[in-house]
Amino acid sequence: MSVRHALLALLSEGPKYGLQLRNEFEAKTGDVWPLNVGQVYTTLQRLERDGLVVSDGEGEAGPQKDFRITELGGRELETWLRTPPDLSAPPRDEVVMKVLIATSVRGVDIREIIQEHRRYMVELMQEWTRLKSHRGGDDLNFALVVDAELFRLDAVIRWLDAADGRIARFDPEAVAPTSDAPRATPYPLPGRTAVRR
Amino acid sequence: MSVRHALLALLSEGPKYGLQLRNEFEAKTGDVWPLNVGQVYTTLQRLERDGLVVSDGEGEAGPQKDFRITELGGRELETWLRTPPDLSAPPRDEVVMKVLIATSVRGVDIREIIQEHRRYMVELMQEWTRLKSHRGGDDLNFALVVDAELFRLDAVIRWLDAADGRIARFDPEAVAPTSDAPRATPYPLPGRTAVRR
DNA sequence: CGACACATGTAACACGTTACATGATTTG
DNA sequence: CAAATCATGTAACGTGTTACATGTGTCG
Repeated sequence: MSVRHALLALLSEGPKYGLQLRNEFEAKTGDVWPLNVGQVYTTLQRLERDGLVVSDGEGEAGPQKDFRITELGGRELETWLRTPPDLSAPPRDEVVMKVLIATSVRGVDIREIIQEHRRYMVELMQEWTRLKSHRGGDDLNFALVVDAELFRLDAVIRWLDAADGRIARFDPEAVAPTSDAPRATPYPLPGRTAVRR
Repeated sequence: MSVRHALLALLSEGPKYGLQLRNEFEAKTGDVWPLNVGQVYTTLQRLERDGLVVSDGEGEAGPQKDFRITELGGRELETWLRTPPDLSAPPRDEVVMKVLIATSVRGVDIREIIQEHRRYMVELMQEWTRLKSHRGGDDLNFALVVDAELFRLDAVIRWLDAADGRIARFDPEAVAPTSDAPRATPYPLPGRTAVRR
């Protein structure tokens, strides 16, 4: 339900056509979240069917087919922006799933799986951090998206550490006698900005 | 691609049937991640089609239709467990999307949206924390899933704060003259476990 | 028997992805 | 003109959701 409303938001600035929406979406997400065009068209069809959007007669002005947001669409957008994501069932995160599930697979050392994933997450954080320093902080949207990814990865790493600890405490026999990875994590985080108003 | 492999993992313990898989899945995720049965059956069909799983002749032992994991399935499972999630394009988080997108919707105060979502995330953390203290820490899987959710929510809150800061710095005019929410966050976190091996 | 649970399935839909087909417009 | 780019669309598939249909077995 995310792309749908993103398109509505873009259309709230004025009439636009399919490809334009794709391009502006990617621009607005710092070219970090790609969006395939096909989905734009099918989503626009559904939006039109639901009355949140209308298109010009298409026979009109040239090859491009402009869409306008309707009043209903505007209300829908407002509501969506203010509505927090659904709480009831938390998302099934893939890494979490792997750790939970790996505990019941014989022949697999969970702690090892955890450490492998941890290493990978640290690598990812480093890549994103590098990317961020390349493109300066002048691009607000890019910085925001990258920050989001960094915070997310940091949370995964912290969880992996906590999980490793819990599992060790729960089943002390399973403590792997190898390696001695330090838990103090040596990667840069998006500095906690002191905010004051 | 998560449920598919979770079922494989459960089947790696021995032959099981549809409903049983649903129940064991939910048990293994602390009854926090519900799984609808329909999906189990369709997923099993696809697994069988792909040769990762085989079913008994179905005419056999009573109403239940058992599935066994194949050798191919076993290899697939091993691979999946060790493969970190795809990096290329980070997931489109709904909250992040809302903040990015809200900046271009006239008549909407982004900072306000941010604060509303922040309040909600804090509430959610409190609810999960409460839940966690109800059911003791004796249930490992439950604790792990709840921890994951807590770390995730914490990351979202930190990002919202960072985003608020960035936006304020980027467009100082937009600083809302209202409220004075303290940034020091008064919610409990799953204690950072000292791990030593 | 009749109600309830267990158990298996199917249908319809939303959303997302990849890939392909088809025109129109621009430009070398 | 020919090739590249712009622009719109469709098809097929995977995954997930909700809802419904259909049996079978158990138990009051």
